[in-house]
Amino acid sequence: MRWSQSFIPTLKETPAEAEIVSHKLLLRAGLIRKLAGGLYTFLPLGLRALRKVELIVREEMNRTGALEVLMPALQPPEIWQTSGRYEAMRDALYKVRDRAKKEWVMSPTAEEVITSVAAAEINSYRQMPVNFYQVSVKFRDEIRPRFGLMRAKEFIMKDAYSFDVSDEAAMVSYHKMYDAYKRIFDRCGVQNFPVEADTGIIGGNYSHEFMVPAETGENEVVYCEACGYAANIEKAISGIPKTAPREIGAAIEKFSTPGVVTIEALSKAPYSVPANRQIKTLVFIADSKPLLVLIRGDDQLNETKLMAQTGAVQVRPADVKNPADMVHFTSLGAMPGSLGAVANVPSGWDVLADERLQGANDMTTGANEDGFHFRNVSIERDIKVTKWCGLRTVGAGEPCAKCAKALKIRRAIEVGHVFKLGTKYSIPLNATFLAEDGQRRPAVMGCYGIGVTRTMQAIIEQCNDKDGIIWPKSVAPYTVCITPLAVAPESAVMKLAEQIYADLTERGVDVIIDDRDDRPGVKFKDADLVGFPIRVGIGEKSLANGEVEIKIRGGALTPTKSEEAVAKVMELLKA
RNA sequence: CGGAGCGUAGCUCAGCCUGGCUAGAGCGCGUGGUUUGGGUCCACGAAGUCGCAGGUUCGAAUCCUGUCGCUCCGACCA
Repeated sequence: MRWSQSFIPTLKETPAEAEIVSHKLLLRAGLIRKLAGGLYTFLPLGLRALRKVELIVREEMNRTGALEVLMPALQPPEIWQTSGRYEAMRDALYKVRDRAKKEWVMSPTAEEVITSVAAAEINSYRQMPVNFYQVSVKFRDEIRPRFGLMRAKEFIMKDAYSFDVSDEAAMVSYHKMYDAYKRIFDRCGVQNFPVEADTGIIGGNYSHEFMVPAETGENEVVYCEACGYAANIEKAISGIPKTAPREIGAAIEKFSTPGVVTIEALSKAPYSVPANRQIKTLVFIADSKPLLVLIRGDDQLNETKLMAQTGAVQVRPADVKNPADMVHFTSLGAMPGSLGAVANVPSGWDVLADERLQGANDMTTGANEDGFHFRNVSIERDIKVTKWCGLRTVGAGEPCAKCAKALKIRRAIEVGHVFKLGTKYSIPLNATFLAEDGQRRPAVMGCYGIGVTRTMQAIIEQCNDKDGIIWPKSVAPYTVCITPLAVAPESAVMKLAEQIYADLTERGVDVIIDDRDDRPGVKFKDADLVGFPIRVGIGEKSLANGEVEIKIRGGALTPTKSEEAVAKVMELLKA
């Protein structure tokens, strides 16, 4: 490609809309342009990089034996109702109506569609295992699109769906995908690592996310350098000890705490109850049903864990500003700050308590009477706990549950997610098959997503310096940029540049020649900004010595004999 | 949806508080010249319904109301 024939609108200044470095560089390097919030046009260079990522994804998916298909982006809402996700996805689903006023759903993912295909077409165990995948535009009605391609209303995703005859077979399919994902992200040239993950509304019981470490990532990952344990903070556990029991026996006692409505206030004189001897009591609404959540005073609730435990489609904290929620506080008898689960818990309310409180006594908690607390509370004796579960958020420095070394926390970008689904979709959508033993069974499914556009941005987020992008060779829009500093067709510099351009092109290299009649500084800056992995600089000065300059982006500049230039470039590309 | 901020030339922004003459700068763009190894320099030039609608006023980019869009924080979230 000739630079002058392409369309590469680089920007000197950063558009005000961009916040994070990858978003800035996507715009500045002329890769994308915004149409509206969360909607972007891929310009030629951006599209080339995107296609490179897609190519890697396709190659690795095909290598596992997965079969590429293409499913409709417009889907009937009925199948979403059948799976139960029409409600679960709620407002995240884009819905449109046709002229007959019939509603359609714009696909954010395709479990329902592929399961419908399987229901119709997979009848025998002989047809499995099978894994279908597609690379397509997905739609999600994001409340707040942000960070460019990172969280958009419309994005490109690779989604794959495996069908197996049994749980064990499904695990084999799962691990095939897990391994393929590792290869895909490695080939993309980014640091990445899998973590244990919550399954969210996709469902299933076993899941990993593939993370690219980045300070600007929207996920927090808990990990152990000693044993390799890693999990999303929404799922992570630690080996932190349970609350130490003290001498038993002291009778529960109500005491007056006028105006004290925070853990903090109760921990100070004259009460001086340390936060770790307090029980925090929270009211949540799970699918319109109120429940109490108990967490130790110095711990933080993780709402994703709570959601997973309740199995509800929607879980939210009760809000004193919401009149509909006030009835719940009224029935408890107190407002937040004086709540507890010892007395006056309405019948029918579930009480979910964090495991760290198990066995705790000598605790203090609200009395469900404004201005009063109970002390000497023994959880097992004084509170009727419906369910003990892990609800607290793990903190940095806590001991690893597996090896007891200190856990660390870092931020990361989720680029891939693999799920073992089980029969969550195959049962309602009736994807059953006749097994070898003559029994009809539901197929056991898995699903596997890669955010392709997000991966592209994650690569930029990780691979850049003050001058611009530093593309890994595997995904660069062009791997080599030839920069002649004189462009008159008859000049020795341009003739050599054209020769090298032709030679590299012939060898199948993605090469761009900067044939613009611009000053050297402009060309160098642009080449650095766009981030081509290898730049071949050809100017009169070096050519006087019979040399060209080969520069690795972000690395050293190597003078090279002009006749060896092509061979040297080929060698660097292989490295 | 709650909180905050911003919409003035393709981009980055000034002007607005305290209304007033022809609405400005830098970058970019066009023409000519100059320069030629890290975003040359000079001259000339094109380019703006001041987001939109309504109101106040003799007069609105500026004040008021509404509305739309964008950004950030929160909630939300394969």
